[in-house]
Amino acid sequence: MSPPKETNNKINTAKSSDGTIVKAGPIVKREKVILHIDGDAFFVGVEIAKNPKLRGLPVVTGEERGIVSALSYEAKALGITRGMPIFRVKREFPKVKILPGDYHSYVEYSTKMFDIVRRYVDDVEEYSIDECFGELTGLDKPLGMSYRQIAERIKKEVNEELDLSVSIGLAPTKVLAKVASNWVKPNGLTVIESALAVDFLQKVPIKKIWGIGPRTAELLNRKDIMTAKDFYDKDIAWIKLILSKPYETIWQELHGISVMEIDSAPKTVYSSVQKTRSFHPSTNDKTFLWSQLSKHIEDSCRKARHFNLVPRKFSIFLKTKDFEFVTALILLPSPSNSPEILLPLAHAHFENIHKKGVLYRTTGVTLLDLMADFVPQDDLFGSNAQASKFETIHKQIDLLEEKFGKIVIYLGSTKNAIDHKAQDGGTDSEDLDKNLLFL
DNA sequence: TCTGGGGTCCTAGGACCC
DNA sequence: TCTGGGGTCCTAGGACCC
Repeated sequence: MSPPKETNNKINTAKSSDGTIVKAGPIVKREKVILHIDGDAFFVGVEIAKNPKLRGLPVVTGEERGIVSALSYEAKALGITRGMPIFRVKREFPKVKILPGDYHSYVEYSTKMFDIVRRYVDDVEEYSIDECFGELTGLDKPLGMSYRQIAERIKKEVNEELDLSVSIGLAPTKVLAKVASNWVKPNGLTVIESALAVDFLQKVPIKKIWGIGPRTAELLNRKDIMTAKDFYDKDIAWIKLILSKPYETIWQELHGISVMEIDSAPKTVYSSVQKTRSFHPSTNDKTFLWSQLSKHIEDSCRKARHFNLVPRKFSIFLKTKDFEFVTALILLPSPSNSPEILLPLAHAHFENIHKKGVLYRTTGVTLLDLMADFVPQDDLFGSNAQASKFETIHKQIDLLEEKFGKIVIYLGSTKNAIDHKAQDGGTDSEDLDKNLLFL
């Protein structure tokens, strides 16, 4: 192994591709180089790539959910924000183009974007649909490019091949790389050296740092910590005293000490799986609420089966009109991802938590303590025999559904929820009637 | 009778992310 | 901005044990 390379301390400036001047000092050899790439208004970006006529217009997505999920920069300029109700957009901004989300396309573009990054980088962590981290450390030599050049190439290829705009950050840690990719947006490329990190952090409000949410920001503000630099300037002992472990990690990362690993393993292990649905107006209709829960149980079990996971327990919850949670935790006698096993257990608890006269706005189911599926003991006389019969049936149905590319069979208790969906302009419920399985 | 110190496991709930 | 649908991790505190 060669010793760490001496670095000269000359600092030069360079122009990023969008013309912004960014300080680019020497990158110290022993430090990591982490890339963070972030799609600019990603969902809307994909819509524009699909239909270039939309370029330059105020566009939002989220029509089917009733709130804005993504918005173009033109829409933002009008004063529209994420989460704004669609009816308000229609009323106050009649010229804005409102689109339903097209999740399949988003996944497709997301995959293509990550594949471009992987042309250059082996260790890529797909952090969310529109963001990933890449470990560039040491790739400059074999690729024959500077780190900045690698980032520029990736950006150019995403721009040209996918017609998508992205912002990129390069820094010695993940947290700093997030600061960097956010620094110039859209279409930015920013490098943060640890020696220069303070210059950036001075201009970043503490609440903008990844991992510091509104609660903690407020607490810190009360202690006169307003910017990321204020936080940086505290000593670690103080952080430990006031806050919990994740914040020590953030402090170290801001100081250029990389403690968060890049996790490039594809996501196949979940510790929980959740399905929820809100509706308006809020309702007390028991049949309706139960059918919603029934559907959530079916859908969450389907997802668990897809990843070969079984829960040891699960919870059902109702959220009231006033955003109060009522939940019931249910332990399974033996782990199972067959809805027929969960449903009767859930029903008893549902009867308990559902109160007369209370209006509910959301239903939800979470499968918890997921573990890798195992073949149940061959106990022919006990409940396991029945459970494994259900598992066999579901495996067949899952295969069928994969073949048809859609959900074809539902349990009878879910019927009401399906009908309701059909009314919203979804699938034809008469088609589904044939496929209901009654127990 | 009165009482210590330490460990593990579990749960609820808070806080955060996109 | 009266608020969608997924997730993760951490901590405090109780139960139980020696």
